[in-house]
Amino acid sequence: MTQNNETTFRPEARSPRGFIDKRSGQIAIERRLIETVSKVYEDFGFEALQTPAFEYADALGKFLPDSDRPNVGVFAQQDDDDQWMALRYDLTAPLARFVAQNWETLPKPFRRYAFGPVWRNEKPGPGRLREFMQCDADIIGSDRPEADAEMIALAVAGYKALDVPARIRINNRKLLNGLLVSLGVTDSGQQLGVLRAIDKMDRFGPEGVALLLGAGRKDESGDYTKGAQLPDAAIQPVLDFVLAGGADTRSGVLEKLAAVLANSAEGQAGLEDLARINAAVSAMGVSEDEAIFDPGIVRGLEYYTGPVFEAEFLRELRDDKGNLVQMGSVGGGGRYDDLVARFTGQQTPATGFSFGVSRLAAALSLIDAGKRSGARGPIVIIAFSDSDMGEYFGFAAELRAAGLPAEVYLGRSGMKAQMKYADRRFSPAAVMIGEDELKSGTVTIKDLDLGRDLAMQISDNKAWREGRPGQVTLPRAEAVKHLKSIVES
RNA sequence: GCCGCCUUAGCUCACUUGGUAGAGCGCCAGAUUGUGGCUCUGGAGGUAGCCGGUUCGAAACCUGCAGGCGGUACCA
Repeated sequence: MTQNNETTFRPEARSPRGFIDKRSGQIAIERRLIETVSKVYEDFGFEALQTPAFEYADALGKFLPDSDRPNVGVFAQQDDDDQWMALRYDLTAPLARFVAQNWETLPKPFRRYAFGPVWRNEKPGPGRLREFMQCDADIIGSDRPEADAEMIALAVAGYKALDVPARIRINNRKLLNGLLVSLGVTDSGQQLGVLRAIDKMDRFGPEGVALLLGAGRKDESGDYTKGAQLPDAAIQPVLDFVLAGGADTRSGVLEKLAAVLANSAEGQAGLEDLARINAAVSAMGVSEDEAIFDPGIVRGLEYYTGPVFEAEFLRELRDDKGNLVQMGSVGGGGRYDDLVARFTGQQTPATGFSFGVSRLAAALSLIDAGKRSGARGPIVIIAFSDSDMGEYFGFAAELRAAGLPAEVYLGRSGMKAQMKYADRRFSPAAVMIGEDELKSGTVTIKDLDLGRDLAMQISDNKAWREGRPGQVTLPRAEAVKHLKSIVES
């Protein structure tokens, strides 16, 4: 065998970029997020729906099956009948497909929530993966602004239930459209450019955005971004509008914007939506701190048609090196009245909100980085001798029957390594049933948590070992009860 | 996609004009015949990202590729 070393293929053990392994701590956080948010969704009357990971590519939207590069943006492959199918990139497109397919039989308006992984084939970065988790709620078939208001109240309730400090920023596409029309910007390409420029306010500030609205901007890497080519006279009004949010109340912002949009019908309609959203949201008990109007929020271009929402994480985050982490939004949504029409030809009003579960989990684990997460190991039963394995398994079964997670050590190492193993699993206790215990009908139980605490006060190894911190030997009949008290403490 | 920087042990990083590699942490074992922490001792672990070139000789210099990081574009 040693001869073949040169010819034996050894793959490098690595995961594809943008895909990560999650261990118990991370999984526990995500699970808690999903369960909590799902409960809130159900409280608001949303029913659960699961759709498959794959959809036919044409159902997903702009990525057409006959496109030259079917894998741009999505992960696509050809089925054995040559049809292109692709992994879903969000939960909304599959919902639109489902609704179009089952419209006749659905209760309308249709409210559903869904959670699961989605995949995007694009450049990964910090806080930006190619496989991540979303948890969405949507209402299909209601054009009332109150439906949007409910999505906002839902988001607020969700973050509250999670105990995550967050604030929802709300805008309306109609406002921006109205402003642009009143400024004489009617070319759709130019409008798009303006929206993109506005979207970068938090990164580049007013000066950078002004450049992008006008001729263009050159960044530190030397890359040049062409601007929206707005005339100078139009740039300032756009900036003023975008910055009108400020630290005002919701109705205060609306008043401010009313003056600017006085001569735009679409703008007025947008303000009316927001006024009704404000009334409904206030009735549901959403405070001025929890949800604010911010004319600078843009989000998915060519997708949202009315109100849009974005959830910002309100706490400063630092990585393990102490650097400030740019979190981006931890959730968002809005109204998308054109999505179902792609399938049916019928305009179908729709609005929704999506929790960015993976991002939230990442944020929370940064906060909790110092302390150990909740993933405890099982009670570990030390394996002394091959001939007594039956005793160990018998006791493990007893513990499991009492509702205590337990396992028998299955390696072949000695006692010391076994204790180390239990420590590393973050186990609450180790159980010893050796010759002595068997002879006397007892069980020795070591409280590992107590030992962890005591270890800080003991510097002498002899004292540490002989003191046997947290360790007791008691009759077997009392063992389960004692272990239960350790686990529950 | 575009621009820049980077790639040496599991991790974080050294090796001051090219002479074929080290530390800390971690891991394993012993001191401690049945006991996790601390301390001490010992050990394992590297084709220096990959391919090619320059050279008597390359981890170091040069091409290319791949991967990572940062910025930028796109982002349903």
